[in-house]
Amino acid sequence: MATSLAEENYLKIIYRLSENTELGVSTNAVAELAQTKAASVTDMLQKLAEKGWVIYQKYQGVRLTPSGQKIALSIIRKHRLWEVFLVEKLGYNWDEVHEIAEQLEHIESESLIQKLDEFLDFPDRDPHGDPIPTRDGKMADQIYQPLSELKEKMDCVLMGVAKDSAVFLQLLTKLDLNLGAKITILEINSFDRSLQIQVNSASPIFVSHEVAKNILVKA
Amino acid sequence: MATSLAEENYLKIIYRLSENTELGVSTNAVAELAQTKAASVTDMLQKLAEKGWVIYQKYQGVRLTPSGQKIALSIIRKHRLWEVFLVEKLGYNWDEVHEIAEQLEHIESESLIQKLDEFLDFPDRDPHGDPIPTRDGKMADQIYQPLSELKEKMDCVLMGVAKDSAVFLQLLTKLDLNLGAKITILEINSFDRSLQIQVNSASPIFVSHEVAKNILVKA
DNA sequence: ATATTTTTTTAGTCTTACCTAAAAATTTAT
DNA sequence: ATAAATTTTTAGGTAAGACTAAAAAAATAT
Ligand SMILES: [Mn+2]
Ligand SMILES: [Mn+2]
Ligand SMILES: [Mn+2]
Ligand SMILES: [Mn+2]
Repeated sequence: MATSLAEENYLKIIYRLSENTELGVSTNAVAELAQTKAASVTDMLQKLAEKGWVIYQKYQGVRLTPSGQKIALSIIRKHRLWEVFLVEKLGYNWDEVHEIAEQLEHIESESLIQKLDEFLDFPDRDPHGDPIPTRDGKMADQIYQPLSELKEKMDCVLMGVAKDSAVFLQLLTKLDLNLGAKITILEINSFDRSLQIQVNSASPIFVSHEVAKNILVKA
Repeated sequence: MATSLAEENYLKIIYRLSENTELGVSTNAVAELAQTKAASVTDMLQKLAEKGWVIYQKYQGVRLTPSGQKIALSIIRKHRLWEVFLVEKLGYNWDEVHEIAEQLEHIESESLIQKLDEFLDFPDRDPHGDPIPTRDGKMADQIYQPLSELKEKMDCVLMGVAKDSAVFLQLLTKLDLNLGAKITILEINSFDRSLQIQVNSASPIFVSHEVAKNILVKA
C-alpha cells in the first residue's frame, strides 16, 4: 500500500520512540517529535491502525506492527544512505545533512536506493555512526557506548553520536571531536560529572556530562 | 515565498507550454499535462495569480510573470541536474530517469544544487540533450533541429530528443540511436515521410516521420 | 477515597488540492 | 447572424492533515 509523506514521518517517529522501550509510545511523545498537537496525532494513529501499520488502542499508546516497522526501516535506510552521499560525495559536513536527508528519504524508487547503495560502496554506518538498515529490513545493534559511561584513565575512539542536531554536531567539530577521534579520559569531576579529556593527544579540554552522554565510543 | 509541490508542477507545465508560443496558455492544455480537470486548473491559476507568479485573466489563458518564470527555471534546472546525476553517476539509462527526477526536482536546498552541479562538473546539457538553466535562471536556446527537417544525403549527429517518454527513448536505444550517434539520411519516402537512415555506418534502418520529428541533430 | 492535574480523545473548523455538474463565455459551423 | 459545439468558469463537495476547545479517561496528590 502507498504511504504519504505524513504517514512515513509518523511511522519513523514511532519507530524511534519504540527503540528504547517495550511499552506503547504515548500520543504526547509523538506529538512533540512531529511538532504537532496531540489531537492531530490521535487522528493519524487511528488512520495508521486502519492501514495495519500500528496497533493502537485508546489511551494505551501505540506500537508498530511488522509491516509498519518494515516501512519505518526503509525510510531510515534511505535517510542514512543519503546522508552518506551528502558527506562522502558532495563534501557536506556532518552537521549539515540531516535536514536535506529528511526530504530525500521520501523519494520513492527501489532501484534508486539500490544504485545509491552500490555507488556508496555499501556503507554500513552513516556519518553519525548510526547503522544503516539492510535492504531486507535488518538493522545492526548500536554496539557503542556513551562516553559518559567510561571511567577515568580509559582510552576510546569516537564512533558515533546519539543525537544529530546541528548545534551539537557543530560543537563537536569545534572541539575536534570527529568520527574516529581518539579520546583519553583524564578526569571526571564528581561535582557535575563533567569530563576533562584529551582528543587526538592535543591539549586537554572540558566537556559536560550532557555532551559525553551523546558521544558514542568504542573502548 | 514558499512554493508547494503542486504549485511548482503547475509553473513548470505553464513554462513548457509557453516555450513555443507568445500567446497565453490555455486551461485545457495545462489540464492535460497536469493530468487533472480544467476546473482544478482554473482554481490553481487564480491562486498562482494572487501570488504574483502568473498573469491570468478569465478566458484569456495564462502566462508566467518574471518571478513565476524564475521558479519554473529553477525546478527545470534541478530536474536536469538530477537526471545527469542518475545517468552519469548511478549508471541509469536515459529512458529510466525522468520519473525519479520528477520527484528529486522538488527537494529544497540551494547548497545541495550548488554542490551537485559542482560534483557533476557543471554540465550544460542533460542526458536528453536539453540545456540546463544556469543558477541565475538563464537557459541556452535549443540549437539543434529535428531530424525530420533535413534533406536526403545529409549527415548529422544526434544531440538530443524533443520528448523524453520512456517508450520513445527505449525505441531509440534499441535502434542504437544514442546521444552522439552519427546519422546519414539515405532516403526520404515521400509517401509517409519515413526515412531510411544509417546509424554509425551500420546497416540501414527505417524510422517514421514521427520518430524523426523527435530526434534533434546537429548537421 | 476523593480531588486535582495531566493526558488523551472527540467534535467541530480550516486549508490545499482535487472532483462533478451546471452555467457562462467563446469559438466554429451553418 | 444564429445555432451548435467547445472551452472555461463557478458552485458545491470530498479527503488529507492540520488546528482549537471541550469532554473523557487516567494518573497523581491530598
Ligand atoms: Mn539524520
Ligand atoms: Mn544520521
Ligand atoms: Mn525529464
Ligand atoms: Mn531531460
